[in-house]
Amino acid sequence: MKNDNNIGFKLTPQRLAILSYLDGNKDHPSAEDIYNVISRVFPTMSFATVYNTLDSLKKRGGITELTIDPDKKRFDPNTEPHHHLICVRCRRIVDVHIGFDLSLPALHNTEGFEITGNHIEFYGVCRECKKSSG
Amino acid sequence: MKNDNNIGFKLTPQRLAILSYLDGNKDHPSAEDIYNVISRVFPTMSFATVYNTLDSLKKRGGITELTIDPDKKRFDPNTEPHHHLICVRCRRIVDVHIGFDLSLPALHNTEGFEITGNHIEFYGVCRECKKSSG
DNA sequence: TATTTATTAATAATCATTCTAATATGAAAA
DNA sequence: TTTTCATATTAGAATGATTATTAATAAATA
Repeated sequence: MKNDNNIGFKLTPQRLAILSYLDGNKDHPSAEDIYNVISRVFPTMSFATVYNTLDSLKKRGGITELTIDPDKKRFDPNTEPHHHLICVRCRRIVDVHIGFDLSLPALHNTEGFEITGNHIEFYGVCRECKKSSG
Repeated sequence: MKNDNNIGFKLTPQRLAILSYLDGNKDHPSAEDIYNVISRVFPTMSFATVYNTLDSLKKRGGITELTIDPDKKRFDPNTEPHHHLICVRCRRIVDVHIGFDLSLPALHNTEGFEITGNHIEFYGVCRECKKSSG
């Protein structure tokens, strides 16, 4: 019997560590965040492994890549459709679990696009950043 | 009399070229797109000038920086609030000029964030990409 | 004109991400 | 058990976008 539960994804120790770090994580970590944490446990862990694993997970639908942070890609293990709120100062991201009606009027011109999904970015200032600047 | 109409922004030939390229542009160009076009007219134009000008315009509220493209920043000279639709294959971006009610229920937990704005990203496949892949 | 200020250009530096090549691992086959 | 084979990992180089630095230039002001 294979060690990947026949899902075409080998559960190596490094991957298990990344998966366990991501599981239930609500911080929307970057590749660097993940590397920093996991490399404490696996000091020889390489950045490439983090990116490779994230890429595999993304292709398998296990995580979502967020483009909301202008500086770097952020990853969300929660693949339920939901939206996000980002602090424009410190880049903290929190979930917004509210459904909105984002259907486009049938006659609206989308220039031939076939729409497959959507995502709302809310911008704001978080509690901590509000405190530290009046 | 200054040549910047007293707005603290010198209208140099390079800047005028960038401004005129951006004016009414609906392609949501990247810095590279802009550089490629303007440097034909100003062969000595540097990338730094493009970035500096975009940065000044952004700070002055003349353009909006979009984070919707995972690969690079895109710029939109239309600063009226609106949303966007991106082709997940070729990264073409088109405007969505529809207003949506994105108000959050008063009692919704935003973890102390003060919300200042929002933006909807619609994902899809454009006409050309649909054609070239069935 | 002299001085200051801002802008540009060239280039170096940085940072996130991707690629490459060599090695290692582990499951299946012999 | 050994071999095979596909896949994963590593280290480091390469890439690409962006930012920073600096010197030269041009414009504005005194």
